[in-house]
Amino acid sequence: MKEHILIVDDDSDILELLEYNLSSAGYDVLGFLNTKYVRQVLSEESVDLIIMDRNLPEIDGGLYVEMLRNKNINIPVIFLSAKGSAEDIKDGFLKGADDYVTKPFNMDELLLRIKAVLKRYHSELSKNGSVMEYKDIKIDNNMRTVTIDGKNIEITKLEIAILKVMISNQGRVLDREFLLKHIWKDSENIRQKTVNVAMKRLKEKIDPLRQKEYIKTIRGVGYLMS
Amino acid sequence: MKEHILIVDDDSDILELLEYNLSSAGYDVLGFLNTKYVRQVLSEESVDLIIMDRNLPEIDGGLYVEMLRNKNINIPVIFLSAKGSAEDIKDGFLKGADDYVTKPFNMDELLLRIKAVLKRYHSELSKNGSVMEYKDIKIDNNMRTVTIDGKNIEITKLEIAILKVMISNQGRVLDREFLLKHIWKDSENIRQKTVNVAMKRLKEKIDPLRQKEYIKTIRGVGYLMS
DNA sequence: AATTCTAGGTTACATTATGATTACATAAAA
DNA sequence: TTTTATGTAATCATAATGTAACCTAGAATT
Repeated sequence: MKEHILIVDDDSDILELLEYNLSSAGYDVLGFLNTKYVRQVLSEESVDLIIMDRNLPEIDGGLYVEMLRNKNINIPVIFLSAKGSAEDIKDGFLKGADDYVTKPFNMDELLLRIKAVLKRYHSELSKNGSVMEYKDIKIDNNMRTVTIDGKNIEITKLEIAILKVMISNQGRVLDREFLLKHIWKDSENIRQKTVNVAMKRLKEKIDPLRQKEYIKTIRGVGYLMS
Repeated sequence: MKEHILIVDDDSDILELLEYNLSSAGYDVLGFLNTKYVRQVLSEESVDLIIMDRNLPEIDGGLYVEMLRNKNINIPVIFLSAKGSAEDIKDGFLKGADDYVTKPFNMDELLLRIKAVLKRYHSELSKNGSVMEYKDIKIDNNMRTVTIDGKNIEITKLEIAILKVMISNQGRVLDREFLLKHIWKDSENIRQKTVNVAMKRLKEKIDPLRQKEYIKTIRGVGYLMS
């Protein structure tokens, strides 16, 4: 799974350069020219690393990160700054940086530092990151939560597994044999009827009022998320 | 408590410079011109950080560190090198470096990087001076005390460790494998059931009346502090 | 349209898996 | 040593899941 890097830099040239290079290096990049939507994005996406310019017009990048740390957001941060004085670097580390790179920087070195920071901090958490969505259903694999229209719902392991398979095969009708094979691994010892019951239970949870019809039954074949 | 830094550099001028500056900065410095006695010192002294020149006459510093890592010596290492090519830096990180500084270096910056690496290394133990909070739970990392709603509670080392990990990962379900890896370091030799018992004991302490539900059990997955 | 047939829904119950609890053993600290 | 903390195993409690019996709706046949 791709790791997500959020970048904030008010210089659009540098931002583009970073976006291009980090994307090429296989990261999922979210670039911003200011901090306006950062909090929101952090709460919605599972971000693995933040690269932040320290000299932003509205707010000092260092202060912003300090604020994030106070809110118990401990995603690793690499500061990017034209200022290279010892005092600045020191301040950066104190504010919670994990590394500090001065402009102009060498892209290869930055990539290596990114790799090192990610390895150090995030190897376990980010292995299955990402958010899956279908209409107003959202599955956060990192937090292992499912929300529908923003509201959190209680859901079991099996139900999440079904939901994931349905979403990642949306548009295809999945027959019971397929579902047993992919969700219940030991399809041998389990009756096909079991799928019906499991589906009913899942439908009940994600759409108790029977209004959305997320999952449609295709008589004689199987189930479809269109 | 002074932290111990071991330095290996065959250039005696640089070695002296480092010894002088790091000592002034309050570290206990052990300088060597070659790797001859390093193994022995490591086994006798509690070294917190190694600063190693990559271009040593007898052996490549990178290879030496690789060897240490293979022997399960995981003391953080900062490489010092005249070589600054991307390829070299990459190789350094691959061999197990925690940071990489190219010569000629700025002493102030080096000091900051040392501080950062040490802080990372000791991060779990002492989040210097900081106070962690979650709802009405407050952990004072200096005093090693926990108060709930202002009232001091008796709590053990392990329980604090769990609480810290739960708080710094709030909003995310932590499975037993993760908890074992991060709290009990030698996850190999410990049963997953142990986590259940530890959690029960922690819950008992922080919420004896079962009213707050600070920590929620996610059946089939792990534990969540939301 | 009425009848039959069948797939799937629904419900109730059985089984299984997982976590909580307890008691005790062992390790660490005082 | 004594005391305290922590790990482990046995047992208990319950939520999650599987199964079977029955019900219903829609397609096929008449």
